[in-house]
Amino acid sequence: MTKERQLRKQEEIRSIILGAARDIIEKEGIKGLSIRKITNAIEYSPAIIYHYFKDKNEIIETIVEEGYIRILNSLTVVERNEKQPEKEIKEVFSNYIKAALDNRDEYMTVMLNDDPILKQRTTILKKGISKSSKTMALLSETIKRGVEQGRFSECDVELTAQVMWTSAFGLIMKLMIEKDIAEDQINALIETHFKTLFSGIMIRKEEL
Amino acid sequence: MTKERQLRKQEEIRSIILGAARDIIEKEGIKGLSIRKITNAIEYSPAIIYHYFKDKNEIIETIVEEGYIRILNSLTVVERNEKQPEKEIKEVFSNYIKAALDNRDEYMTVMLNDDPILKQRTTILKKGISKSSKTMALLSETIKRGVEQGRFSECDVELTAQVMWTSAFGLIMKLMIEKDIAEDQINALIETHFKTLFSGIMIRKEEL
DNA sequence: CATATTATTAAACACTGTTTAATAATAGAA
DNA sequence: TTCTATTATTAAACAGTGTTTAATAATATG
Repeated sequence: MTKERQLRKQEEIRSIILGAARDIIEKEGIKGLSIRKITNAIEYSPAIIYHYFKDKNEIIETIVEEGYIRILNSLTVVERNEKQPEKEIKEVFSNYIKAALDNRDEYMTVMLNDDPILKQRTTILKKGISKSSKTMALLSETIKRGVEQGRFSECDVELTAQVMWTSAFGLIMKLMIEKDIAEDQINALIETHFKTLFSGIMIRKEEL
Repeated sequence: MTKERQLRKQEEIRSIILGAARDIIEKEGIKGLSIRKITNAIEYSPAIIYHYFKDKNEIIETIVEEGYIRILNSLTVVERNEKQPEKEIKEVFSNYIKAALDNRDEYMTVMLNDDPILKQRTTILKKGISKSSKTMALLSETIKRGVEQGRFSECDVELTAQVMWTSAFGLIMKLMIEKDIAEDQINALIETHFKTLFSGIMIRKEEL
């Protein structure tokens, strides 16, 4: 057997393990995943896992990273809207929010697990930070454009961009907690959220 | 021994168990809590727990509820600010956010644990929903007042109130994730967040 | 064919939460 | 006080968890 074929065989079993793990996570969530459940499903002994993975965390990390990358990939450049830059911004967030909702477990794990798993997942986090900061820069630019063309009021663009992120994060969390929301309802919530966010409620801004 | 004294004795041991549990949670987080850690600390056998509590969840629920109530208690009526209702709103949120940050574990558990623990914690959730909806009503009223006095622009007050909550939730989560932030920095972030939220960025609102 | 490498597992270890049945301690009644 | 009934406490086990060790089976390479 050639070395390559051997490596392919190894990769195959690795992906069989990951496949079983994905199935379990889909049905029972990340917390429902256990080494013995995986090995029962693939009819191997529990110890086999440690021949293909360092530990259980490596399995979870791998799967979480896949989902997180799907989310990051949603952060693509959207069609430029010269007249209504706010539509551009809303579309970027809308894509991101939907991708996050499609990968709940993974998003939650990346975002708020400070426990065993994500201590040294620097790789995945770096990717996230890199992509997010690029998106943030793009967002700032769009806001700046809006200000320059007199459509947006004068503001600290970086700060405004950050508040938008924070606020969108809250919306994502809210939508994730209240599960079983219909697609069109999600769209409506995103719509009104950003509408309110853009418009603000103050009339005399100079007083703030 | 009178029946009362007996009950007092029981309550005493219950609170000793809870005290030990609190210590462990403070040091190692809720996930670090274990029955055997508790019973080692109080020098009892593991089985004793089940004489004073239904199960481990009841202990966690009790402690989480304590913290959550502290957060809910922060939702008190603030001094009315007739001229600047936005200051009133910001103060309400500011209190709430700080209370949430002071009770991280509890807040996180109540908010985003759909797993074993919070399935039947209807009691605690009802309290939360009741208090939150009262606060929400108050918030709506304040916004309405602002609109009527011409300080805030015309808007769907309930919707605006909801967006504010969502957005504040995002801010809380952000602040919780990025731990080790100084008190004054937190204040600054709250300040700018609500400033941006109030002002919005659109100039021609009628176009939205 | 023999050897070296790799794959796989049985068994154990140290943890979890929880239950059962037995025992120790104490309360109230005679 | 003594006896009984109640309560408090525990030892031991069960069924889980992740992980490690050492032995074995399978395969590749010389």
